[in-house]
Amino acid sequence: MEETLINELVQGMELTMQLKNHLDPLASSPESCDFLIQKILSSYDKALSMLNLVGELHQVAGILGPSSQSSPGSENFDPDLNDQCPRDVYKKRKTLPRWTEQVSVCSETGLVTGDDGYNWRKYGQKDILGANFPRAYYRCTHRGTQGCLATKQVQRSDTNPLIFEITYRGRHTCIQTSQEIPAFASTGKEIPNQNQRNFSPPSIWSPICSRCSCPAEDFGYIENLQNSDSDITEIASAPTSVTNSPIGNLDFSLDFDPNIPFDTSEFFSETAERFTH
DNA sequence: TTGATTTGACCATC
DNA sequence: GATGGTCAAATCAA
Repeated sequence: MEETLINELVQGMELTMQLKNHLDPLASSPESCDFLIQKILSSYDKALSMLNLVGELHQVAGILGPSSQSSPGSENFDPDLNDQCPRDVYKKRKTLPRWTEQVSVCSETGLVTGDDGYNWRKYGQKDILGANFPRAYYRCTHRGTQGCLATKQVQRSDTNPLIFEITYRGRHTCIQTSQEIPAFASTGKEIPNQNQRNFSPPSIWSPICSRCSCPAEDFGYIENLQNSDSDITEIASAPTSVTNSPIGNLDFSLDFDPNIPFDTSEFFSETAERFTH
């Protein structure tokens, strides 16, 4: 089992290296890149399945983009979605992958340290039984135009008001444009290939707060801790991306230098090392 | 005017 | 029946 797992990860690395060579537009076609991407994702899906972590790892899948075909949670755009009755939506949504991550707030600046690079639209808020703070509901902005079913719930932690628990449901099937990922644009630095289908920014960079060393500053985004309602609204629509992704015993927090193009093989390599330790 | 948010009501699930 | 999740009309903001 372990050997097979390592083989899958090693294969993923090799395929990534091939993909890296194919990224030269003069040397390869988009079709061959897509093919390699699918093979890479398939390889990692198999590996993750072996670890029974797939459901919890979709935040990592978010880094890779939601285009995996073999992932148990992958949903392709359904052209009939807009015609289906609400009851069908409920049934379908029940099967969507679901995972939770926690986002902290800088205690000194009130800056938010996390977002996923996607655009969300709030569609509801409810008081939850036994919870001190209301839960806000968001769906992908592109639900209407691209049929993206991704949703998320944001709720301030009862035990630690500086922590927000964000529960994601479904993976993005939409294509986010560069204008909707201001994290990259605001840096004025190199932007990863946005022509890539379902591109999402790597949630692994860490601008550091100069006041308390939390990875919050440089976000241009302030939340008001005195108003729990607006907290939830703003934290979910914060335009930049810093995410530590604790997955079981694995922590996928990596440093990202925006001056250097995102190196997927390096990321996979480190991932493989963590699995084999 | 247009897009986003709020909020009460409705529906599905347990 | 209670609760959570979603809808959609009303409202707000740019």
